[in-house]
Amino acid sequence: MTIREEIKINSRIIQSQTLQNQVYDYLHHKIISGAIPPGQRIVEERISQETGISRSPIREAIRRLGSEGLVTVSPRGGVRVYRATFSDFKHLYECRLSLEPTAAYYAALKINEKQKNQLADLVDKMEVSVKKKEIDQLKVLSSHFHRMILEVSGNPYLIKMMNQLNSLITFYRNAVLNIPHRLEEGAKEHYGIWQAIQTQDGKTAEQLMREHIQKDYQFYLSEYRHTTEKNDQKE
Amino acid sequence: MTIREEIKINSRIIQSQTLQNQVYDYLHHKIISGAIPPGQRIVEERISQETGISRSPIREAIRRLGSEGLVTVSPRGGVRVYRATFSDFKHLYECRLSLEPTAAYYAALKINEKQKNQLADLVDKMEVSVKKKEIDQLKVLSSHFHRMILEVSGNPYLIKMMNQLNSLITFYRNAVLNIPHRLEEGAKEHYGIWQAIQTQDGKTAEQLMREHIQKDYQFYLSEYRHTTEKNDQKE
DNA sequence: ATCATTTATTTTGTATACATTATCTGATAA
DNA sequence: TTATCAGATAATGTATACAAAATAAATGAT
Repeated sequence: MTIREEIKINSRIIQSQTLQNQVYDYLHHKIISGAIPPGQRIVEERISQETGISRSPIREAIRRLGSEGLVTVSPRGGVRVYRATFSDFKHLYECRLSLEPTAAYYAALKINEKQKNQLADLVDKMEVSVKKKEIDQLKVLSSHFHRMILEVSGNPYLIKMMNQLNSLITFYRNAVLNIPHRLEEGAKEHYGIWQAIQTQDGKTAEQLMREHIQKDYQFYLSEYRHTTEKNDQKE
Repeated sequence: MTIREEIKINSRIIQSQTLQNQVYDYLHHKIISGAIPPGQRIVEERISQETGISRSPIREAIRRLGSEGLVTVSPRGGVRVYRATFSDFKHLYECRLSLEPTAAYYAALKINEKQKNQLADLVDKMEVSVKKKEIDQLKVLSSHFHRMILEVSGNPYLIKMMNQLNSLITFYRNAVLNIPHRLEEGAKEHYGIWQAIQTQDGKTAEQLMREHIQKDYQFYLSEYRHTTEKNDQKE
């Protein structure tokens, strides 16, 4: 089941993307989704056979993943899917705790009318999802909410860095975001953040976002402790 | 003048680094130092001839540079050295303004005795440099001071992100960091930050660092306005 | 002379080949 | 049995070859 077929199809729609980019997306998705578990080795030749693409584009894609930290590459020892330790987890959240409140701050200052409407829509939908107990939907909307605030901040570097962080955090996040109780609680906090942004009160938006993430962090922390470290180090 | 010679020599010392990494360092340095100016195109074949290394390692190195934003690569249109617009400059500083105060905060919380001594040494040296008007030395020490705080924060992700930001900012920074007046002023601010960290007063360290960077930012801003946009778009 | 169109030339993207290094396997000795 | 070493196997790093695309040059028409 090579991805060559899809490529041929897509190439007519998306104006012939390079194979390298497609392999990048392919691997990125497989890693983020957990299809290739943390710690597992990635061997070029196998990806090559799997996709029907030669090693050159594959290597380049892997280097980029390495540069973003999704994969750890040792000089001649192959490459493995990134696995966050408990320490990493804390450090990643320290970064998030720095960047996202900043994004909320600038979002509040820079938001325009169109964006205000979009955010309002999103908040409405979240409210509906909470009432209807549509957990999956709420999960999607929540991460959408965060992403939109980043966008509204208008800072491409902030966006890029947060995207990378989120990729690294994802593993743990997925597990916890599904917990209905926390999701609903989070939705309420989102509402407060939204109000601050809507009224262009940057400092409040920043502070509320900080508290929101801090609570998430606490939640994940307690979850993490329950989770025993697995060792699928090999393979 | 290939770098192959150096490679041979280094390989005996640094345990045979990969050529890819060496090309990466080579290009990184050339870009940061301004030897390859912003906007200039980088063609693989020329780097290949220049270094005596084949295109494969060169491409991989370039992809990594692209991933870090030091170089912009368009799908089939070649790659150019990153050039920050005025807008980019502001965005980069927004990020710095988010991350470095955070680093100072954690540095104050986590610093140990040995690190306290190292920082104290550094501050002493800066004081001497100010008195002796050794501008170049002061410049080196200043950036060393910032880097050490990052290190002390103990957060590898923070460090990595700031490294990348600094690379992108460097172009402009170099120009302004040399202004004696601002450098001396900055040294005083460093002193305040150091005191806060020394006494493990995280919040103060964070706030002082924020103000310090803000002042730098204001300074660069006024400098930037004087600088006319050059258009070395071609070549 | 200017513009458009066709032809060379350059440059990128991808595939493949080969050399070096790492890893695994199994046999032999303690 | 355990440890160690030699040989075999697999995987990475690098070089090279070729095709497709982009760019530059040149030709011709108006």
